[in-house]
Amino acid sequence: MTNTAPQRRAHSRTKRPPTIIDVADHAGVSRGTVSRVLQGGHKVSPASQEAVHAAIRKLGYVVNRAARSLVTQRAGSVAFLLSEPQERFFEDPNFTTLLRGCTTALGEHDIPLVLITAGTEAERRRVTPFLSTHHVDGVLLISSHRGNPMIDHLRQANLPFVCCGKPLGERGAMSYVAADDREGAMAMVRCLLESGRQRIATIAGPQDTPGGLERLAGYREMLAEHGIAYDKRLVQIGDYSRASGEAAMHRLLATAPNVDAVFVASDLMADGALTAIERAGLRVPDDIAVGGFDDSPVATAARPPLTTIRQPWDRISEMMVRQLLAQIDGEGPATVILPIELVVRESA
Amino acid sequence: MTNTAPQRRAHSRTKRPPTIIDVADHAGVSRGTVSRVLQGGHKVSPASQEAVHAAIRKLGYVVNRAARSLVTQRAGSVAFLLSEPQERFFEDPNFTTLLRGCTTALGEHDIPLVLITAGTEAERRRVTPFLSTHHVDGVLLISSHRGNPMIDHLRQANLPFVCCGKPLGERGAMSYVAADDREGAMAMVRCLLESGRQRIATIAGPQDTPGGLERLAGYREMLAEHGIAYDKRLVQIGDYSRASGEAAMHRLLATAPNVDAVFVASDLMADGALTAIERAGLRVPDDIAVGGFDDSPVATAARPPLTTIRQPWDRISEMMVRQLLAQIDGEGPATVILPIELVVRESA
DNA sequence: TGCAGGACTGTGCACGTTCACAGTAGAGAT
DNA sequence: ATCTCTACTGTGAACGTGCACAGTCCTGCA
Repeated sequence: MTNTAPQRRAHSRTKRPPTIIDVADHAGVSRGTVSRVLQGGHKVSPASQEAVHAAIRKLGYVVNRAARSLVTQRAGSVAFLLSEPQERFFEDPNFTTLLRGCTTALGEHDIPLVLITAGTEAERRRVTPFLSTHHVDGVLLISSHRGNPMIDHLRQANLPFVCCGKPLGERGAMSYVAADDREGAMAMVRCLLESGRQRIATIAGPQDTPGGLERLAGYREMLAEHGIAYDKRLVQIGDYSRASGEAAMHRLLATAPNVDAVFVASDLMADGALTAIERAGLRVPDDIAVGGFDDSPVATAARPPLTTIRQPWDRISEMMVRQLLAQIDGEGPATVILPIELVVRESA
Repeated sequence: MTNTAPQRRAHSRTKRPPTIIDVADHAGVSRGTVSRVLQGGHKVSPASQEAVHAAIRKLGYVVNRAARSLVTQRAGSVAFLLSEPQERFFEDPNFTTLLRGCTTALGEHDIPLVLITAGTEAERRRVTPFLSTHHVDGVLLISSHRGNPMIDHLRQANLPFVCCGKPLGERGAMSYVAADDREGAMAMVRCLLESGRQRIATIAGPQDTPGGLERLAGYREMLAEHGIAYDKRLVQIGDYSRASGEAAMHRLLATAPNVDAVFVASDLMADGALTAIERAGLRVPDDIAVGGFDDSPVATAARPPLTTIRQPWDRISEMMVRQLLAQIDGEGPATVILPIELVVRESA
């Protein structure tokens, strides 16, 4: 060792947390060595590593992220960005599952999750500069509607991002993670067919969302597979809300009699449909079988409990985080489609 | 002006965002002046202010938070800390409302919200150093159980924090914001009494949570006000889950006949109670009136829809943020109790 | 004309890291 | 004994900002 003189500045500091210099002094090494240990300990002798670790423990040293960010030009955090009106998400149990999963997955990498809402135009104006100046290293983008203005911003800012669900109307390579909506719809309709139902209607989701489109497509595909002609009177569109489900079911009962099953693109709408069916004096599943989608809490709360499709939200969040971190590390974008699961309860 | 020579360093930078120096050069002023404009523009001539603002707009300058943090010793962000098993919260619609409200309220101050979970011991170990080294300026603490280990950490780290709901078993000054649980319970029981009910039971929440305690206390107080003796056979304890509500109602029906109303400390438990009542062949509200608490989505989904107590979650989050920012600015802790609202539906 | 004082402005330093570079010691080969 | 190579270590310079201090200019008063 050539230099063992204290590198600490002279004036006494009042009560600041220990810095890398304190650790270096304590361990009898230089800042550089401590820094290298912090980065993983390559090119550092075992003795030095041990000394540094001991000093870190003793002093309770924790790296100062601001200082690190300043030099590395990395934020060390990731944004969870809601780019649509918030109600849409915060009322959705899937959303909270997703948020929880992402927080946990990021936490394992010691990366803080920054929650950002950009539902309104005003919020978007406030958020854009924050994102485009690399205050986060990447974005988990939660949005389903066509024409998301945030995607352009993110691309322009050259900020890695991963979408939850397939973004509609976008072209160019883009990372996203999604459940297999089409296969989910097909599984449900198959289930209804196999239980002997003849006239299967559907209440689809908004046709500017991937879920809305894919689930309707799956419905059509499975009917076609069974040689059943597509009857557009059996198709109603809702907006995923309970009220819209009730209204849609009401319309179905009025305009398309003899319906003996309905595949509904969300549990919430399915619950609304149950109400409409009950009001019409019909019974579920005796008169009409009802299939939902999401396996949200309302599925078990509903009377009767809903047969539904479970999406692997825990795996979705895990894969989103994995993809994002890979992109931050320089990898190219990728698409991940995850399998779904049919959950049979009493409604079908 | 004494010095108009460019302060920009000589070597060309590849593609970094503009710095305060770029703005200064562009506006023909010094770093100090730009900094002062950024802080609010005191002691800066109108002409300079205008020039700086123009330069900021033209260059698309955004302050580098890492650099600012480094010198101010402030993070510029706030943590939303879940200090209990996550399921508890993520399944709770109130929680998401709270999270949304806090995000919005903080966003108005341009402060990012960092979501942190510390439900398990392992997570807590990972999170503690992060918190105690001022990587956030304050904490919105979400927890209800007695003996929260995080509170000690936060106090020791001298980090401002505001609790959601009254922390139990803690002493010393502490900020918290809560709804008036006791008054809520009293309002509900008053409502039941006024509709002519005679034997009013209750399914209370866990007695190590403030909601559990206060709502039971309100129940007792209102009965006492009406000269009704407290009958402990009419009291069952649940854990806020649907299943526990169903079980508790089951016990009530078995051991305390003639019950004609029940005040349940959460909507979820109330929904479970509805199931138990239905199974017993009784009708709501004809045979037994049911009052819930929370006005969560299940309240409207339940059959019949629940009469319940709405907590002002939007105001709670708003006040939590306000209190926290005040504390960060040096003010002392404070307690805020907000009024509740009775929502009458069909179950009572 | 001189001077005090207010209004505004510029400059040096510190904040705590990381990184590139320049060492240094020791082992082994010649 | 000298040289080369490996393995490790120390050092200076940046990163972009805020703050304290030291100006400078200008107005108004004696």
